[in-house]
Formats: sequence, structure tokens, C-alpha cells
Amino acid sequence: MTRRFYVTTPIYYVNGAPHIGHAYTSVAADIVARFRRLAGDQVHFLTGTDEHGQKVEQAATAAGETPQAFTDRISADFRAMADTMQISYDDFIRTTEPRHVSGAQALWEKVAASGDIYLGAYEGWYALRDEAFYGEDELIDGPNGQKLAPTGAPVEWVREPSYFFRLSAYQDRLLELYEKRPEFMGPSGSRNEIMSFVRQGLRDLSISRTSFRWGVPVPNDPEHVMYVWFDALSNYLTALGYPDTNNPLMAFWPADLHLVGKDIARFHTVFWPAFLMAAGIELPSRIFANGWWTVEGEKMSKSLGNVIDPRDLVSEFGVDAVRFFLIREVPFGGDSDLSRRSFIHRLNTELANDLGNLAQRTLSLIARNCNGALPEAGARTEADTHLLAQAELLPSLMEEQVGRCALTDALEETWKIIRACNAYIDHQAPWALKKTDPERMGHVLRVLADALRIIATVLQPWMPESMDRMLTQLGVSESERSFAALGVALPAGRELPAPKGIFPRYTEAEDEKGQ
RNA sequence: GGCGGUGUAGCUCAGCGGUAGAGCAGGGGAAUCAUAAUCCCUUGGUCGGCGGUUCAAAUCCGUCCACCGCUACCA
Repeated sequence: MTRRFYVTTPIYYVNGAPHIGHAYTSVAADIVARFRRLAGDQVHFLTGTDEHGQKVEQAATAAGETPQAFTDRISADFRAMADTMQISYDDFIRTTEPRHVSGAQALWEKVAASGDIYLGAYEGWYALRDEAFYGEDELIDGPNGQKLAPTGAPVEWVREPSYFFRLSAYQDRLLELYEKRPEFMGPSGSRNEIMSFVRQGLRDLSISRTSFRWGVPVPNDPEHVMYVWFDALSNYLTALGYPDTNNPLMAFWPADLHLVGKDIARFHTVFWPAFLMAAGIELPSRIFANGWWTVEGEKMSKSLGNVIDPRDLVSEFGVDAVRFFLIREVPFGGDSDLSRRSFIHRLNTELANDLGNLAQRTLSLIARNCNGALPEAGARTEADTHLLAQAELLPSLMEEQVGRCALTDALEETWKIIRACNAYIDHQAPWALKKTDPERMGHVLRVLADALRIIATVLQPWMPESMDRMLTQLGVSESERSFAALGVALPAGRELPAPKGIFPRYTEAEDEKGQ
């Protein structure tokens, strides 16, 4: 009985080029998706782009393009970034696709049928640039007496008819949800903030606009287009074929995990469950927010010119190095800093020295002393048993951690074993056994090969390309790389390809920057 | 202003009632299979300040200080 697992990234807003933050969330989701596949689940992994709204309409006009041509171009760029980062998405949804538009409309009608949508008027201080309304008390005085949003954007008093969602009616049910299902959202800091936000009281939510046209038309009232969050959030359902319950993909609902950036955690933990409750649809299992990246200690911003395109790092260091660093550097959920110095340091100490060198020394000993064939396992000594027992625990240990989105902790678990392997090889000294006890030398190398196989298998979700190479060098065929396959030992005597370094060191660059 | 979080070794952080921990950095040694990588040992902290509860407090309570986040529509 295969378990189904549905994981999503946010759909990214196409008003700018993809940067390291987008890559971060996608890599995290990809690790979860790949991990679940290794564990044997049937996985559906969704990513995509959010393409409606006034800002997009205007950006397109400014670029001298139609909105559709503009979004085609930017969306393709996001998709290219996902491909570069080796994101193993099963589907890429665009909110301008017909399947999404009709699905979002169906969801709207379902919510409307519950009586939780009504027509009213929205008026307030509106900032075109931010595409947002602001409260009177939030405004600041600009030069010439002009009122400005806290972001510095000019505002104007606007009144327009709008459909509202009766969010205020859901306050108690939401709080009850958070209390009853503490795992519904994380990390805990984010959870506390959301809960206190909801306790402060919820206002009804404006969910349509008449001031621009680039959006999903509201059913039965074409003057209105959907406000961006109703449109965007529904993608998680429309990508499964909603409202067509006969679509086989609908079996993946409810989603197991929505991964989001912490800035949009609220929309996913407040608006989304409320919409779903109104529509009588099951709620997702878990929503987890990741933190922000700073660059060399500074906030990423266009004006500072320090926005990092992950593809630049990939072309210099390789995709796996970037994926590894993003998840390894700081406990997943918190904020983190990307500096060239710490980046190179991580790659050198952990990838090149600890793991790469371990594989290299083990494999070259086998190549030279065992005719390049996988040695036979011998009777296990206490040291052998101790090492392998720890390694064999990895899949289940990491499964628990990945389930909690503790992606960094899971890596740390693996590194403990890698360090133990380095200690083991030194203590066993197979290069010395070669003269005194060649049989035992083979057994020691086999223990290391087996431990490395486990290590490379569990690390596949984090570093798919390099672990593919490592498993190949260890003689593990494509069909022997799942967690289940770990239960079957590789036959002794299997021929191994010539070992080749997997993680290079970056000495020059480190010297340049070092001090 | 309100709510919340953080403050532990030089750095990044774990521990959250019972004799201070990890990784990295620093120091000493071993080894030489390996990407000069590795292994072993080791220096280093009145656990932000002050009070309190307790046989016992990084760990609970109070208070103060310093930073940070959230307070309605940007990964």
C-alpha cells in the first residue's frame, strides 16, 4: 500500500527575476519530495508561478509587452531556475492557464455558495506601487504634504466595489485548528506570531478588484477580477484538477506540506484554511515557513545590487554545493547569511574533506588492493558492528526529522556517521592490514563501502548529482538506491569503476578572501 | 504602545531542574591509504545583569538591559 504525499512550493510572483530566496524554498521542498520518493511514497510535487495583478499588468506595459507575453517570459525564467536547481517537480502550474482559471472560479463559487462572500465597497488609502491598502495610522508624511505608505510609496484615497470574504466568522475555528493541530504550522516562532495575529481579531477580507483587468474574472460579475490571494492560493487545488473529483490527482488532496517563505506564512495559515473551511474542503496537513537570506551580512535588495541569482553560484560551484550550503548553513526555519567565505569554507571542510575524501580514500584502497571489486563481508568485529548499526539507523532517524522539516538536523545526523567513518578507517588502518592481515583489510573496506552506500543513499535528496556519482562508484545500480533496497547487501566481487574525486576544494578562492 | 522571540566557548548554535555540550576556529601529538585530506588529545564559558523559588537553576518565577520579529495583503 503506497502512501501518497503531496508537497508544494509557493507559486512565485513574476514581477522580478528569480533569486536565491526562491531557490531556497524550492530546494527545501525538493528535498522533502525526493526523500519521500526514496522512502517509497507516491509523490506529487508542485511548483509554479503567480502571474496576475496590477503590478504585473503595469510591468508588462512598461516593457512594451502584453501581460501574457510578459508572464510567459518571466515564468519561463522561473522554470529554468527550477531546472537548474534540479527541482524534481511533477507539475508546474501557472495561474494564467485555463485549468487554473476555471478551477479558481469553481472554488469561488463553492465558497460563495456557503454564504461567506458578499458584495461591499472597499475604500481606503491605496498605494499603487505596493498594490496594497494602508490604514490611516500607518501613513507617513512625505515631502509636499503628500501622504506616503510606510514603504515610501505614494498613496491615494480610493473607493471601489469589492467582494468580501467573511474571514471574521472564522476566527474561533482557526484558533481551534491551531490548538488542536499544533503541527499544522511551523516553525514555532512563526506559529506564535500567527496565533497572536488571529487573536487580535480578524476583519473581513477584500477578495476582488475592479481597478484592473489582469486577473481571474469573478463568476457572474465580470466587472471584478479576483484579488490575488484567492486566485493564488487556489493553485494547490486547481493543479490537481479541482473541481473535477474524478481527476486521479485529486487523491493527493489534502496536501501533506505547503512550504512557504515566512513573509507569506500568514496567507497560508489564516486565509487558506478559512477559504477551505468555507468550501467544505479538507485542510492541508502542514504549513512550514522558511527564513530569509542576507548576503555578506546585508539584506538583499535591488538598490544594493546584491541580489544573488542562484544560477551564478551553480555555474561556479555546481548545483549540489549550492543546495547543500542553503540547507546546511542554518537550522531550517531560521534566517541565514550567505557569504562567499562561509560558503567556500563549508564546501571545503564538509564536502571535500569529510565526505569527498572519505569516499576517495576508501575507493582507491579498494581499487588498488582488491582488484577494483567490492570485497566480501567478513565476521563483524565490535567496531564494525558499532559503525554499521549507527549507519543503518540513518534512514528512519532522518525520516522523522524530514517529517518535522528539520532538514538541517537530518544532515547533521549524516555527518556524525561520516566523521565516525573517518575515525574508523584511521583506527582500522587498512593500509597497514594490507601487510599483516589482507583478509581483514578486505572486510574493513567492505564495512566502509557499506556505510558509504547508506550515506550516499540518504543524501540523494540533498545532493542528487554527486550522490548519483558516488553510488555509481560504489557499484550501486540505479535500482538499488531506495531505502528499501538498503536491506539487500550488494554481492561481493562486483566490479567498481575507477574512483574519481567528487567534491573539489576551492583553495585559491579561500586565500583570496581569507584573512 | 501591544504581543512574541533571542541573549550559553573567538564564531554558528544545541541543551531547558541534577557535577557546562557540538561543529568550526586556536594549541599539542600521531599517522601517511586519501582531495596536505584524516585521527587522537587539548586551551577556552561566574550559560546578558540583579533578585527569588528549590536539597539542587542555562534550565522555573520576578525584574532590568541589549538586540530581533509580528502588529492585514513582497522567497
